[in-house]
Parts: sequence; C-alpha cells; structure tokens
Amino acid sequence: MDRKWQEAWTKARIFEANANEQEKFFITIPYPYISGSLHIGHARVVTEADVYARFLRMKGKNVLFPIAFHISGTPVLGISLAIKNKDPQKIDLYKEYVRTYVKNEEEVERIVASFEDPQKIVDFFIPKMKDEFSTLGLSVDWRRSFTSGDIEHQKLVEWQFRKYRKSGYLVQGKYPVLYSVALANAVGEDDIIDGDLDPVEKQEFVLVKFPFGDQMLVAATLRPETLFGQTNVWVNPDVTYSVAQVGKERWIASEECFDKLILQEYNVTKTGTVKGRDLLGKYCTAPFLEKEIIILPSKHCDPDRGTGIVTSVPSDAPFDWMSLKTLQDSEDLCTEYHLDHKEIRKIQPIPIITSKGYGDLPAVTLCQKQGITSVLQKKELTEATQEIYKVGFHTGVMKETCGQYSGMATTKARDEMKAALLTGKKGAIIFETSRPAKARDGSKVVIAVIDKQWFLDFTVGKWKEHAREALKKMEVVPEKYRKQFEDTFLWLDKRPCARRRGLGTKLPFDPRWVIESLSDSTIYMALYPLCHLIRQYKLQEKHLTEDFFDYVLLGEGKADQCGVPRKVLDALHKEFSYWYPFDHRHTFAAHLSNHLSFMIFAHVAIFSKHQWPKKVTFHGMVLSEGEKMSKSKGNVVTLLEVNERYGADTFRAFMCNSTSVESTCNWETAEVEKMKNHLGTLCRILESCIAHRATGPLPKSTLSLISRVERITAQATEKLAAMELRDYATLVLFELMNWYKKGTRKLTREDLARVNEYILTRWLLLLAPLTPHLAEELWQKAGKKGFISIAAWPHADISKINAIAEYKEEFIENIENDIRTVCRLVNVQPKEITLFVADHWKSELVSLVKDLLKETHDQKTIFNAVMKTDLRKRGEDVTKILPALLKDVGKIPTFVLGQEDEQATLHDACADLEQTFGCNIKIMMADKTTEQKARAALPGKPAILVR
RNA sequence: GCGGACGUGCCGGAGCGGCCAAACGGGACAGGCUUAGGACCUGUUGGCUUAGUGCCUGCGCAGGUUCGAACCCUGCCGUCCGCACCA
Repeated sequence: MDRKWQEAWTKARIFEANANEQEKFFITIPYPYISGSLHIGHARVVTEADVYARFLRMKGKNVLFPIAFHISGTPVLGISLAIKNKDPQKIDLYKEYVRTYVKNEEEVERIVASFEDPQKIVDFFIPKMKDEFSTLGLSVDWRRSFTSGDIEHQKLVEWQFRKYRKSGYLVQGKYPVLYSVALANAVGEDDIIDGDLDPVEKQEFVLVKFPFGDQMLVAATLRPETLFGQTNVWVNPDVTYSVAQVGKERWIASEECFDKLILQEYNVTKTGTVKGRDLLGKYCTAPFLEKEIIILPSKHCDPDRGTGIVTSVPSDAPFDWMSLKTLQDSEDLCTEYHLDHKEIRKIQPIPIITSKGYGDLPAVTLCQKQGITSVLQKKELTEATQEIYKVGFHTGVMKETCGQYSGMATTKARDEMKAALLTGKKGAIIFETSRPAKARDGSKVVIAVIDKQWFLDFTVGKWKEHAREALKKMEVVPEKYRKQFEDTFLWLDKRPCARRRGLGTKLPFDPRWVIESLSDSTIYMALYPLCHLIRQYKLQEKHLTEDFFDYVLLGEGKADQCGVPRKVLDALHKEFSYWYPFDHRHTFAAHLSNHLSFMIFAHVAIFSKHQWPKKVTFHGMVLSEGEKMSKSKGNVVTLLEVNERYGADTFRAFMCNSTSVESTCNWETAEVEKMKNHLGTLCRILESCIAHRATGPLPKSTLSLISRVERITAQATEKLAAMELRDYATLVLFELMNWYKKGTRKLTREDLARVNEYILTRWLLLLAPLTPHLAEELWQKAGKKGFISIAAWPHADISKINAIAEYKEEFIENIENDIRTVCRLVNVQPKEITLFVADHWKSELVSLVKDLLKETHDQKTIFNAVMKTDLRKRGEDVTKILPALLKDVGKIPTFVLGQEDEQATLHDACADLEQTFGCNIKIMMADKTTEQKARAALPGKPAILVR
C-alpha cells in the first residue's frame, strides 16, 4: 500500500513546489552524508520535518521540502582508498551493502570494484538513498536534489569563499594537527585505532631551557607554574640524547623529540649525541630560580614523551618526590652513578603552592596518605599526580617563594610564567598526543604543525556581532538552546576550514586546499530554489560566475558579465527571492555548536538581513533497544528493514508518538510492534466508519463526543503548529479513538452511522500528516476526491466545544466510580442504590467559594466573606464543609450545576447506571429526605446509599 | 576541566506553584466475549480503611521559601550530551 501511494504522489507531482502567489514555507534538514544504508537515526529528522511540512501544506502554504546529499570530506575517499588497497574488511562490508540491492554476485563484485573511484560510490548510493528515504512517504520535491560534489554546489561554495576572503574572514596561520609520518598526512579520529573509544587529544607542553655550558638542556612540562619548586633535573641514564642546532641555539633532548620538533616547524639540525649517564652529577641553570641545579638519573624519563628530560619539582609532583627519595635512601645507587650521597640528601622539596587540604607539599602529603613508597607504583603515582593537578590548579595560590608571582592564583601564574618563558626565549612549545596512538596502518601518530593553514576567523570585525543579531531575530525551539548558541558564539575563534585531502570544493585562490566538509555546507540551502532551474536552462560551469551568484542571490553585480541571458537570470532571481530565506531548519541538537553556528555565521557574512535564517528546531538522538546504534553492537536498524517489517506509517507514528521531538527516542521492537497493532485497530475502526455512514441530525447524547472531537481538532492544530508532534500524535492516534469508542458505545445503529459520517473525514484529515498512506487509502475508500495529502486541514468548530457537556459526562463517571468504591467497601452486591443531590444552599456555598478562591486562599478571609451572606444561617454546616473544601480545592467541581441540573443529569444517566450496576437507582433531593446519609451530599458529589 | 540537560509509578513518558495517587501509552492481574488463540470490552494495579465517595505516604537525597511545591531556591548524589578541523 505504501509503494502505491508513493508512486501516485510522484506521478501527480503534488509535492513539487514552485514559486507562485501563495504564501510559501521552505523547510530544510541537514543533507545526509552517504555512508551505506540509511538507518532510523537518519529517518528521525526527515520524518519530523515531513509531518510538519505536510501539516503546513494542508493549511494552505506552498511548502518546499527538499533534500540534497553531502559527499565532501574524507570518509568517501577513505572507502575508495580502502577498496583500492584491497582491504578485505571494507570490501566485504560494501559487498554486503550492494547485495541488499543487487542480487547477481558478479554484478556485486563489479560494482564494489568500481568503488575505487569515489564518484562511483556517490553514483551508486545516491539513488538508493533517495529510494530508502522515499519509503518513509516523504513529501519531498526531489527535482531539487543535488550533491555537494555537483558543479552547481562547488561554484556556490567558491563564490562564498571569495566573499569571505574579500571581507577579511579568511586568514592563514600555523596549526597543530594529528599526523602520521608514514602516511605523510593528517589523521582524524576515524583514522586512529580506537580513536572513537579513547579520543586522542593535542597537549601543549612548555619546553624549558636550562643553560648548560654553551648548550641548552631542554625539559618539557605541562605545569610551568611549578618551576619555582625545581630542585634538580632528571635524565634517563640509559638513553642516548641528541644534540641539535635549533635556530641559533644548541639543544640537548631525545632524538624522538627532535623528530617531532621538525614536524612542528622548528629548524633542527642534529649534530651529535650525548649519553644520559654522562650528564649525571653536572649542573645546569634553572629558569626562574636562576641558579644551578644538579642533573640526576631517573629511568622513568621516556624519550618519546616531551624531550626525555624532566625538570624535578618534588613538592608538587609525586613522581619527582618518589624518584628523589629513592636516590636519597640508597647510597649504593648514588655510588653507582658517581653521585655524592651527602649532597643528594641535602635536597629538600620547596613549598610553592598552597592548595586546599594538601598543605605546602602536596606530593609529599599525598604519597604518605596513599601509602606510595616506590617509584614503581606507577598507577598510584599517576592518580596522585592527577589529583594534585586538579586541586592545585583550581584552588591553589602561589606562595612567597615564587617571586613576583607570589599570591597569584595558579591558573593565572601558569599563563604568565609561560608567557615569560616564551618572550624571554627561555622556553618554547611542543605538542604531544595525550596518549600513544597508532593510525590504522600501524604507523605512529604524532603532532605536526601545518604552516599556512587556512582559517575562518570568527573574531574579525563585526562578524560575531552580526551573528548575535541574527540569533536574536531567529526563533529557536526549544528556546533553551538559545543560550547554548550564545555560549558557542563566545568561544568560536579561528576554525581551520580547508584540508589537504578529501572530496569537496577547492579553494578558488589556493587550489592545493580542499574546503573542509563542515565549512562547505553552510549556505547550500540557497541552491534548493535554483539547482533544477540551472539544469533546466542548461547553464554550464562557465556561467556560474561570481557575477551570476551576485545577481541571482543578492540582486546585485553585473548581470551582463556571466553570459546568461537576462531573462534567465531574472527568472532565477525571482524563484530565489520567493523561497529564500528558508523558514525553518530542523536539526539534531548535537549540530548546534558546529554546523548550526557556522550556518548562521555564513549567512550573516554573505546575505543581507532579510535573508537570514528564521527558525531552527532541534530533535534528540535515536537509541536502538536502549543503546547507541553501532555496527559492532549489531543494533543498527536500517530503513530497508523498517520498510519490510513495519511500513512507513507505523514508523512515522512510532517515531512521533514515542517521545517529544527534543528528547531521545528509544527504538524498541516490542513497542513498534504495538504501534503497528494499534494502527491496525485504528484502521478497522475507520473502515467500519466508512462502511456504516448516514447523514442526519446528531442526538443530544453525542454533545460531549462532538465537543471532544472539536477540542481535539483545535488542540492537534495547536500542537502541530508548535511542532509538538508527540502531543499531536497522541491526540489523533489514541485520545480521539478512546473518546470515539466511549462516546459511541451506547448509540443506536442509526445514531452511530450519523456520528461516523461526522467524524470520518475529520479523523482522516487529522491523521494525514502522520500516517499519510493509511489516510490516503481510506480517503479513497470513503469515495473522497483527490489526494488527502493536499486536502484542506480541518477547522475546529469552537462553538461546538461544550465544556459543560464534557463535565456532565465526567460527573456521571465519577459517580460510577464512587458507587463502585462504596460497594467494594461494604462488600455487597447492590439491590438498590439511592443518590442524594446536594441541597441548593450547598451549590451556593461552593459557587461562592469558587469565586472567592480566585482572589485569595486565605481561609479566614473566605470564611468571613461567606458569613456575610445568607449562608450564615447555615453557619454550623458551613464551618464543617469549608475547611475540607479549602484543604483540597480539587474537591470543588469544574462546574457547579445546581440542584436542578444535577438532578436532571442524573436522570438522563439513570438507565445507563441501572444497567451498569444491575439494580434499581433512585434519585432524591437531599433536602427532601430524613435519611442521614443525604447530609453528606456535595455539589458534584451526590451522597450514595447502597442497599 | 568548561558548558548544557536530566532524575516522576512495574516500564516508556506527561505535568513546570493549588483541580495530582499523577495524563497518554505499555505491562501485570481479575472478569467478559470466543471452540481456542488473537483482537475487542469491563474492572484492578502505593499503603491503610468493611457505611464508606476518605485518610496517609509519595515525584533522586537533604534542607529552605510559600497558606500551599513534583513544579521555585540551596547543597549533595547519580545519569546523559557537546567541547571544533570530525561528518
């Protein structure tokens, strides 16, 4: 059934939107990146956008909902490289993908082999992705689809970057990246073994230079603020260090270190070596202290970490403290290294930082506390180091031993001391990975500094100011994300925007660089109004010049210079002006700090104010059976599976009904099955409505049902307009059904048929955005003309909303429940039930109190006010009732019907109640009986006597 | 570390100062319908309470503000998300 309607829609082209006189609505979602089969994560955003788009279309808007595809970046390239390199895993994986579409094994082989060419991957998967998306029943205008590799897109991006450059937003500079020497390339998280599980970060070490004769001993530290506590320098006695000319200086450091420095834009010439052992016992000059300190042995200096030389701060570094202690406690060890044991024993830790609860010598204190007695307790030492770092760094204050930095917070001292080292040429910077890491080919990952990296500099000029202005005017749903935008805008600084590899658009003025994939996808929505027309008019690459885009998008520039007839340009400009800006972008919340923010920046950089984004909405993530979807867990649910097992409507209904748009959706097969089941029931009910219809006046007993239907219509409309899809779905899938069942239970066949006639169209229309296939099918079965997908959204007849009728129904229901409670408590099968309607004066009292409550909740005030009226005559009773009433205002009925109406309502329901309880039911006025029980009656709560 | 969000019944999840023992959905239990199963219908599903439509306890934990708090404030505990060159 799904396929049938999808084809019918395509054939009738009802979702192809063109500029016209109608009010437009242009909704977009992030174009998906090709990565094999689409799964329910991809499907969430499009489904939600589609429900909304369908609603607005039915509301009479000219809705454009397009989808394009993103192919930029390294992943697609990575696939083709892997296949070129005959990577068996990747080949198998892609064979499997292809097999889902192609049955002939030879053909599968041929297709996968062709993937050596990345374009072939794109060519193969794009149509499949469109098909897979289509199985969801999307109301997408596919004519306007393109990929980020298409020439139209590339030309647009080139135009965008030329604009950036003219505005001074593009700058060049040095930049550290994760790098593999063997691959001679930068590597991303995906390229690193376990890069996703244990991310590799870039750490900045400060190199500290120790004058040592005419050379410099170079140590590396993460904590320059501790340098006043230096007592000695550690070198590894078993390591042979290198000596190298670095600029005008001669440095001593590990060979590995120099290799890294070479990659980090240092001018290094290795000139010789020196054994660690030979440095022991000698002295070098410590920066800040400006005095000689001794060089001592430590086997824990790793030549592949920093420089392989470590400056020792035993007061704050547990490793240093234990190393020092080992040496001090062992005369033999000193003798082995030809050190004067007495001298070594004189070395004392220097207190430098006071931090909460650790005293002056946190390393000493903590080692004692944790029972650390040996340098070999590596794990404990590392933990202790981290703890001191955390506490010392965030709560610490520099002591009087720290010269001009005394009294300063450690965080501040750190920055200032680092700066002092750098400006005084006593220090430098080296980048290290936060953990040892290997690329997928096994090669070591280090950090390289790229020179002349292109950046987008968000801090230039009024860029941020404009972005904030755009944000201010933009609708953000949920509103709580606005603050997150503001915060993001604050820390956005310079962003590298080009790489040396990957698919995408080349920088027009520096074609060695490819524009990075998040930077090339910030204004592509501007192509949706145009792309199919550019193709229709057969415009070529040579036409898509700066002038072309200037004119079509901005209405400025020299229109005659691009070789496109003015008429065509005007047609394009007109279409563009009609649609742009987009009215709504629906996105994953995780995209906020990058894609969405860049999108806003790009728009304010390129477009004028009236073309800035109008609205952004966010959805939550999708879990599968309570867990993140991943191939390794095997819980990825593809759209192909969804289509096979459940069909589009079940998917849509589940997705929208299971959770609110902004929350996490948990896909649980058992729950989805239930939804499928429910839709089956719903379908049967609607079919019986179709089969059994008649025109004619509706009986009085359906007043409340009609009221509810109208109310639900109004609510559904409201919820949809606010994109509160869960509430909408619950209303039309469940509430409407429940009220229908309840409200039609006791109707005659004839009345039922009339209700059916009334409700059927309404119900189908309300369902149409959510379950379009089901709605379309039943619409046709009911003999309605045209597609329900483009039928007019129903108006709620507010005048039929009858709160009193609804209340009366609840009133009777409450009585039923109360009678049941009483019967259960008394434990009798009732033979006769008497209902006593409360006295007239009680209605007066409750009405009065209800009014008074609008003003105050103060018991005294209310009591006094009541006593001023005629009710004073009932003073004693009032004193009894009032406190109870005020204690729980829930007891006060929504409407005070009054004695007459209450009695009449009970009379109307009497027959039903008698049937329900299988006994005779008497209704009496409480003031017309001597029965004690009757005195308990309250408005809305008749007293009940069971016999 | 920085920034943000969340914590409600057997479960998913509403509620965002009074109408809350808590919408809606699901599960479980009991009954009806049925050859049976499914579907469907009815009732029950925190504790106490056998003349009663009530009372008590309860919305992560501990306090506070208020006539009144799941909802506001403070602290604590726990869970999740984002932090850029990655799509």
